[in-house]
Amino acid sequence: MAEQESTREKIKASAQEVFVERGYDGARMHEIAERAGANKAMIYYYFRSKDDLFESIIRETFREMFTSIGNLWTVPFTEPIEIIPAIVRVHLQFLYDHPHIPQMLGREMHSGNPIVARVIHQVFEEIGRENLSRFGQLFSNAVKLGKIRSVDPVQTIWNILGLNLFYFFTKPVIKTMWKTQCADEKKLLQIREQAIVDLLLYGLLPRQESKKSSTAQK
Amino acid sequence: MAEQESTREKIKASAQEVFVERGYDGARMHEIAERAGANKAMIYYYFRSKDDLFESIIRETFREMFTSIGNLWTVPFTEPIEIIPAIVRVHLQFLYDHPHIPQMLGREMHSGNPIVARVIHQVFEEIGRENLSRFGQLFSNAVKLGKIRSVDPVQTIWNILGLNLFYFFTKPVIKTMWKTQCADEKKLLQIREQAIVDLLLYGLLPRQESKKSSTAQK
DNA sequence: TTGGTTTAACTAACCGGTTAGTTAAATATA
DNA sequence: TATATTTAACTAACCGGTTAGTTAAACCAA
Repeated sequence: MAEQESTREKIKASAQEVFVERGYDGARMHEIAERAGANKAMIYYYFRSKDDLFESIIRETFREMFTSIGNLWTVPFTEPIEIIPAIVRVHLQFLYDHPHIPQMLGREMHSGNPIVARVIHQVFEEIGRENLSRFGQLFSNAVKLGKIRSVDPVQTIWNILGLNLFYFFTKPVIKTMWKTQCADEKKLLQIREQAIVDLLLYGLLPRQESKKSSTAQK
Repeated sequence: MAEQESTREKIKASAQEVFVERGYDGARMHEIAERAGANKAMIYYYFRSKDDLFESIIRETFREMFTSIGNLWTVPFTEPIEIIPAIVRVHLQFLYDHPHIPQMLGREMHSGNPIVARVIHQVFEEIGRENLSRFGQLFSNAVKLGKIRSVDPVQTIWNILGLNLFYFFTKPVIKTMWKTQCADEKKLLQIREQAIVDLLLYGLLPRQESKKSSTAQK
């Protein structure tokens, strides 16, 4: 009983590894089996086909992603100067803890694989849509109260996600271009976090306010 | 003579198409040949192997990308309120005109394919490094002159690129989530451009300045 | 307890089809 | 003729998926 459970889980784990590393087309069933320490036929014993296995992996990935994004908006939207840093921090930490997600998405997003398209749609309807409208509400309220400038909530979500995801989507290029700076990734991400929050709150143009922006750096 | 040139070019063109659509692993040599209206053996006549063909395609893609990013900083950095909208506009227009670039990058970036890693490094040394330090100079000057707040130039590049690239990297997901809004892509990108410029210049927090920010919307 | 039966988990060998890459001959061109 | 293109036919390796058969534990009747 413990053994049968573990073989299926081992296959799922190694399948995720291989699909992340090599993509759908590059993934080989015999490599998935090898890494799981199982016979190739066992994959077909637990999953019907390569497509079936891939679908279960990618569905889990999208569930993780939408859930994490949804969790960002569960905090009450009181003071933007506190909430926005919190959102950025939670999201960056999630991406750091689950590097396979941006990697998998970046790889399979443009593949045109109908499995990917279908799963995106299903999981969004299942989890994403609700979280999204919730954020729209919270954000519009903050605008009405004058806590933030009058901006489009959808575009603002895209802005936050774009700023956060950029490093993780382009990591291989970034690491080539700024080799020395990327040596200590944990520190790099701290700097990145500060820079993102600073831009989101204050923008680039100088401010004449009494409260000096504290997180600007050089 | 005209014919030999054209067959080689036809192969390169169709190879780009197929590599963009299907990725390195998904691309089939016979499909590349078919689309070029040539026999499969012609590919091996002009290019030694699949790797060789792929390398020449991806090298051209990275050259286009680095050149375009380099061109963003050639404008003299005078008034940020004029320059930053110009940078964003030129970059978004380039991405719109060359959709294969973010698509190809998104697909092959995390592949670990050693060809990709080597070409990134070579093309960056060839084109990218110089453009990069040039922007650092321009930007630091603007900070010294008090035209913009004291922010890190590298992080600011990442911010601008992240904001601009997000839509193009995540287009398939975005289109699923906001179906209706994405019907007219040209208009969507205009809204996106305004939102990016607005964030870069003014941030989210309210401003007490006399000059009201004009591009805020909704 | 004993010996037979069922069942889930597993394996080695195999199959049909596909793929990157080759070759040698034919054709066009100069 | 000599050289540059183009082609059909081919191969060796590979890949997703199947099959026939094994193992060992659980179950069950006498």
